[in-house]
Amino acid sequence: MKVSREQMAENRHRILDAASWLFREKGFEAVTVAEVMNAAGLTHGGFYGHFSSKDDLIAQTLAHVLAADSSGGGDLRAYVDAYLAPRHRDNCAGGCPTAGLAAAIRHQSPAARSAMTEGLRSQIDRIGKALPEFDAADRRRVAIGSWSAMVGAVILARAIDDPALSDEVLEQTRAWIDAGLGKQFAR
Amino acid sequence: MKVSREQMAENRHRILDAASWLFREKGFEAVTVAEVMNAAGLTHGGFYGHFSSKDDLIAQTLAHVLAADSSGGGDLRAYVDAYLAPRHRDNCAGGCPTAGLAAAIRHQSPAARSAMTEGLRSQIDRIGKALPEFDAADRRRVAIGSWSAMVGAVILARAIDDPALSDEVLEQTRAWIDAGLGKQFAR
DNA sequence: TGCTAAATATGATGTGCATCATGTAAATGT
DNA sequence: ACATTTACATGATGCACATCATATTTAGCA
Repeated sequence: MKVSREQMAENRHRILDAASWLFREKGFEAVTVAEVMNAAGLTHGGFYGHFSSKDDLIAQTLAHVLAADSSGGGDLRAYVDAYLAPRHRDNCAGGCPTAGLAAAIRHQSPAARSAMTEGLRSQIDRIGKALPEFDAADRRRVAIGSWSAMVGAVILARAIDDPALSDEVLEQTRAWIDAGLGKQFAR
Repeated sequence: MKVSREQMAENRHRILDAASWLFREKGFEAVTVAEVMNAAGLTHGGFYGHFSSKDDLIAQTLAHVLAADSSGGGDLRAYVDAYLAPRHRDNCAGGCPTAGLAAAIRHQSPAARSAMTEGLRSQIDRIGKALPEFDAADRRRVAIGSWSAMVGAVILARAIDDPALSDEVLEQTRAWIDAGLGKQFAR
C-alpha cells in the first residue's frame, strides 16, 4: 500500500533511527535488514525502496547519526563528565556513535568511512571551540588528545567484565583529561 | 591421518596465530572457520578437534594474543611513538590486539570478555611500572589516561579516509601524551 | 471520480557458513 | 609387530540472511 509523501519521509526517518540504535547495540553484521524494518514498524520488503543495499543503509545511518550528534558544544567539563560516566558506558545503543561504531568502520564501504571522517572533523572543531583559553596551536592538540582518550576509555570500559576496573578506567581517564584541561598545561 | 603429539601442538599454535592475524585484519564475523584452517595449512574438518566452536576459538585466540603481547615494558616514550605511528595504524593485522579488537569484544562470549579484562589489567600494570618518576596515585592515572588515548587515537585514525587528518590524530595525541608524561604534570 | 504510479507486504531464491558424520592413515603403547 | 586410538580430510546438512519478484493498496493528479 502506498502512503503519503509525508508518511514516507517519516518512515525513512524511523528506519534510520532504528538502524542507528540497533547498529550501536549489536554491531553492523549482527543486525539484519528485516530486524531494522521491524523495529521501524515495517516489513522487510519495502527496504529496497528506501536504500539500495545494507551497505547503503549503513553509510546513510552514519551520516544521519553523526550529523545529529551535536554534543560537546556547551560546557566542556560537563560534557567530559557525562561522556566518561558509567551511565554512558552502559548505554551503548543510545550513546556516542563514535565510541560505538568507529572501530567497525574499517570494514565498511568508502561512503561509511567518508561519513565518519566528516563526523570526526566536526567533533574536533566543536571541542576546540569550547577551549577559548588555549591559543590556536594548543587548542588542536588538547581537543584531539582529549577526544582520543574519551573514545578509547569508553571502548575499553565496555570491553571488560570487571565493573570496578571498568569504573576506574572511566574515572582515571576523566581525571587525566581534567588535569590536561587546566591551563597550566598549556605550555 | 594422525600426526605426532608435537605436530599437533604446532598445528594448534598455527591455528591460533592465523586466527589472531585474520581476526585483527577482518573482524571476528568476517572470518570463517575454513579460512582460518586454510591459513594454518589445514582443512576445515579438523577444527572441532582443537576447539569446541568458533566462539571458543575467539576466546582462546584472545587469551593467546593478549598474553603474548608484552609490549610497553621498556622505554615508554619509544613505545608510545611506535604505537602512534602511521606504520602501526596501517598494520592492523599485525598490530596491537586491543586497538584491533577491543570494540568487538562487547559482542563476544563471557570467556572473550574475561580474556580482555586480564589483558587490560596487565597492560595498565606494565605501563605503570614504566613510570617510576610518578608516585603511586599519579602513576595509575597517567597509565590509564595514556593507554585510553593511545587506543582511541589508533581506532580513530583507522576509521577515517583522510590521510592528513589521520596522521594529525596520531601526532597530536602523541604530543598530548608526551606533555602529560612530563613530570611537571604530576601535581 | 477514475487512472496511474508509487510504497509497502508477501513470498521466493540462492548463497555462505557453522557444525556434524564418516572415512583414512599414521602414531603410540604394549 | 599389532591393536587401538586419534588427528585430520572429505563431504553432507541445515539454517540464516540479503536480495529479488510479484501482489496489493492507496496517494496524487486530471
